[in-house]
Amino acid sequence: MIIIDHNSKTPVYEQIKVQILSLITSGVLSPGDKLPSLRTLAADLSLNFNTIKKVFAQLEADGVIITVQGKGCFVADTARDNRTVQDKAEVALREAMAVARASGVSKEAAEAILAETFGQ
Amino acid sequence: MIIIDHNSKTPVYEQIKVQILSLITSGVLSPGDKLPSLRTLAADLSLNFNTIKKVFAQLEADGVIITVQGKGCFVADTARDNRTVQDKAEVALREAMAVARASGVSKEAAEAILAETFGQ
Amino acid sequence: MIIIDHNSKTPVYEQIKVQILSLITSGVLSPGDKLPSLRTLAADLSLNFNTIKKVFAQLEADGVIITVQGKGCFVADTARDNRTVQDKAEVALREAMAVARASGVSKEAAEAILAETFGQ
Amino acid sequence: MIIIDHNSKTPVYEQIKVQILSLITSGVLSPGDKLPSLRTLAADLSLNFNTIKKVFAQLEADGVIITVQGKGCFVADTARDNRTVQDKAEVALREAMAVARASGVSKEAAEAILAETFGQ
DNA sequence: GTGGTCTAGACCACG
DNA sequence: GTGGTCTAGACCACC
Repeated sequence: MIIIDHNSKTPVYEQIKVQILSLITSGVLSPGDKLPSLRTLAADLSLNFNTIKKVFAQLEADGVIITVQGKGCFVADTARDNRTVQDKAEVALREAMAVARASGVSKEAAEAILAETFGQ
Repeated sequence: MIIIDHNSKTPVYEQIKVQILSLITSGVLSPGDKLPSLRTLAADLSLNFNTIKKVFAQLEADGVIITVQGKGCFVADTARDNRTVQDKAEVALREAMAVARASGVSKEAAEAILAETFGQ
Repeated sequence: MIIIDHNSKTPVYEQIKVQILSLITSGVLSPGDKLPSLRTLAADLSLNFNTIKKVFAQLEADGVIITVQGKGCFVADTARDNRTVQDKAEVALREAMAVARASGVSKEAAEAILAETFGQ
Repeated sequence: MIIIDHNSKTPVYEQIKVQILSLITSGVLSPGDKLPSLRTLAADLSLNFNTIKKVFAQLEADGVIITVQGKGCFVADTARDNRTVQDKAEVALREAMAVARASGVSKEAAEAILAETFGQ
């Protein structure tokens, strides 16, 4: 199940991307599984078709899914540990961390947030 | 010294903001210190006056600097450990951390980035 | 309806800010309501896009509105009785009151102005 | 005694003006009293001569003081209840009050501030 | 000299 | 269509 927060600052397509990735890394979606069709998903989330199309295009560019003409989209075999995606997330994390440090956030506070997010 | 990466996706004014915050938290700039004039800084960084103006306006809104007409901009007494700024940075860090986790970044990798950023 | 006095000494963007705040506290605009688009409002008031942009940026910084890329600006859920905004206004009022007193304005005159503004 | 807050947003010349007016309305300075010379005052407050000159020019324009070439500046006979000055202060107060109301400040809060400033 | 406001117009990102 | 960033340049207010 994907939930969209229309008031969030992060773009809708980003929210969807992260949640699909999350479904994959958490094992809800396995390599080879079929994803819902673009139009179905667009309808379910009450979003524009083009927005969903953009998400899937980016996921395919990242090697997370594979689109087969006339059949649908499937989770790629290599999806679960996809370097491209992880690399991007790491770069973003590194930046956020640097900003936090520059803003005076303590190492302890950062560690607390890490522990919160990843569990003990 | 402030360095601008024109190829970065993060807006120029954000880059400057972070670096000024960094100069303050690291002690290079102390409360009461005068910042370079808007036009001088704009010229030094080859940027437009308005871009720098935006940076300083936001820093003032966050309570990090104080600007006085005809005199200049000064580091606020309460600039170091400013809650407003730290809170924003923590929220951003928390989000980046969640995205990283969803993308399959391991806890160990996140810890490594944290150690890199904040030192051992 | 927003009215601009180009002869006033208070900047145009301030005038708009106050009037939008007024529309919200008076209930004309409710939390969740969509504000007119930046460019539309700019055109309606015969002002530049950047001037309106500044207004909305400050309202967002104060937590009064929420802006979402590609969708528009919306009145924040917490917009009514927003402490940040009220605090600023109270500080300004306190200063104006002190100046009035120093200038020889009587307590009675001040009370009359208060009654005028807030109603009996 | 006049005190300048260099960190204040209100211009230096305004601060001086208000404080001189305050000295007059409170009776410390009486009509006919001689004010300190421009240069003395500038030196005492460590301010630029032109800043002080501007203050006195405005006070004279407002009919609060009278400048006599080669002799100095004196408090005008009509200074204590000078309409021009009071009117300006009242207009400013009226504006601040309107802004406060628009920002959601309650009538009670405004009354409290009035009581604080003018005493019970 | 300092900061502050506003205009005009270009180009990018999101839906 | 929406908002977001940046440039270039004018004019005002304060010290």
